[in-house]
Amino acid sequence: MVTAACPSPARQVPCGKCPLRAEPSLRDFSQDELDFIAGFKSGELTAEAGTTLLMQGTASAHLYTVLSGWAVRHKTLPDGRRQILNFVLPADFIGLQGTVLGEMQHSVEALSDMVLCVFPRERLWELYRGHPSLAFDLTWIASREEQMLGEQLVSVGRRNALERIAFVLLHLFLRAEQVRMTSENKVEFPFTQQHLADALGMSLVHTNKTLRRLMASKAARWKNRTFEVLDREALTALAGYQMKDRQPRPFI
Amino acid sequence: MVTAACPSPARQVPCGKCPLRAEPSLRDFSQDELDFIAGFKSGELTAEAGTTLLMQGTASAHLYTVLSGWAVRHKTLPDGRRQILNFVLPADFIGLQGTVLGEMQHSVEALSDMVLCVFPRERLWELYRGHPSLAFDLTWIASREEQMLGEQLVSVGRRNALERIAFVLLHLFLRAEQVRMTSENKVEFPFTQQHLADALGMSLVHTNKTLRRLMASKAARWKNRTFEVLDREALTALAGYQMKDRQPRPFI
DNA sequence: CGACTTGTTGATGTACATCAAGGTACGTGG
DNA sequence: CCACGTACCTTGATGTACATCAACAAGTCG
Repeated sequence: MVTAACPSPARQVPCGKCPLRAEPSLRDFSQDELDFIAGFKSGELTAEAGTTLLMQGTASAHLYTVLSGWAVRHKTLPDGRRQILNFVLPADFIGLQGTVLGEMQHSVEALSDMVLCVFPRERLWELYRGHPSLAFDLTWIASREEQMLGEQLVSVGRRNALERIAFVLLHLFLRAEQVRMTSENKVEFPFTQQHLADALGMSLVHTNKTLRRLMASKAARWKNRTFEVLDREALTALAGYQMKDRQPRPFI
Repeated sequence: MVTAACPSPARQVPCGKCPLRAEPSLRDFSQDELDFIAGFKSGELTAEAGTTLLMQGTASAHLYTVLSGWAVRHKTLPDGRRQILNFVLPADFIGLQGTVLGEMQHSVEALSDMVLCVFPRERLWELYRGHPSLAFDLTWIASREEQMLGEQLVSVGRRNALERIAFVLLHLFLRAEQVRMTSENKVEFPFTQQHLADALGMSLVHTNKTLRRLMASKAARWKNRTFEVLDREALTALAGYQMKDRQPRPFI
């Protein structure tokens, strides 16, 4: 399932040429920061769709930055009920939450094949000690994650089914757009209606019916894994509004 | 509503004698950290119940640590629907989220009279540059906040009304216990059923009915603002389980 | 060998009956 | 007056059941 990438440096992307660096939505690093990150990085990880990268209740020795692919962060109750907290896209950082209790309170599962950048958690301290700007970025990242959860909590707590669906779909589309995974207002979503249902706190059946209602509005289309925004204003209106994300944002 | 405390140092608690320092659930500071914090602190703020300390959509020049009193962090939709994200207790840090977009994405409102420690946001950078241990604490705090939101999201998304109510009430009780606001398994909650409803994503009427069912189970009692845990195991069982919090935890 | 059936599986679509939660209304009590 | 309590009816969401559809593997036949 999980395969460590070929250790030969030739196969690994050097941080200086990291594809994410080209993203205009992500902040630039100084040479000094870049040198540190290059030394901090311990390798790359290739994971197949379906792999559990981090498991609720366990400690992980690693932190990851997503280079490519999609994942979900989710929590499972003892009786099996499941809630997706958020989706994970390229440039997102995962594993930080394990710092709080020493173990993860949620799982992270790959939705598609992924490539991740691996950092050893035990050297996190060096980052804080030597690179306050990166330390600040980590706080920023944790805080952004909190904001997304807050927005999701409002959805699940106070919005009806149609608003919720419109909101997440638009939200995911905009996030994908930021890392240039869209073209012609289309993205390929590697997840199913069941995932959407688990993210929205709804049943599969009701998700399907509501999705059908959304399609009927002609604001968007979702067929064969491809999501297309047909009328961005209409979709934003159905969603109520939409979060903005500051650009450029840090990513480590 | 908001009154800056008397600027005379005699009226302000010196950080070395901060009442929170005595809490065994909070981590100890080194003398060096303490000196920095004492210099970082710009004053104290006394706020009456009902005061809006931070307002969704605005930037705040200050960060706060709660010395005493209760507050809520909440978001309001354009049409007035409201969702409480979390409750704020002594030793909690607020305002950090404003870093992400430059402005707060939620409001913070005092539920009781409060005393807060004030820090100037513009000097936050000095903390990161000179005190990595405190920088780490801030990331930790942001991450803990995220965890609490995640837990709440599971509640609202996947638990039924009775479980939700049992979960928050027990959760708040345990948090209060950690900062010694309880005695004989009782706490004084300064909020109403409407607050609970807004936190749980439920209507007031349904909250009331469910609360009544919870009381009927004899696991807990809530009358005249006083909440009492009668059977902790039973309450934990109704809640499904309960989050743990690492002790000692940082607080700044 | 290739083309065609068949069976399987996972995702999606739809029709009920049922139920948990919402909304309105109108009590009480401090 | 505001918080709480409760009755009544309505509705949005659930659960079960079953149909459809595409992808895929195995086997069959020309």
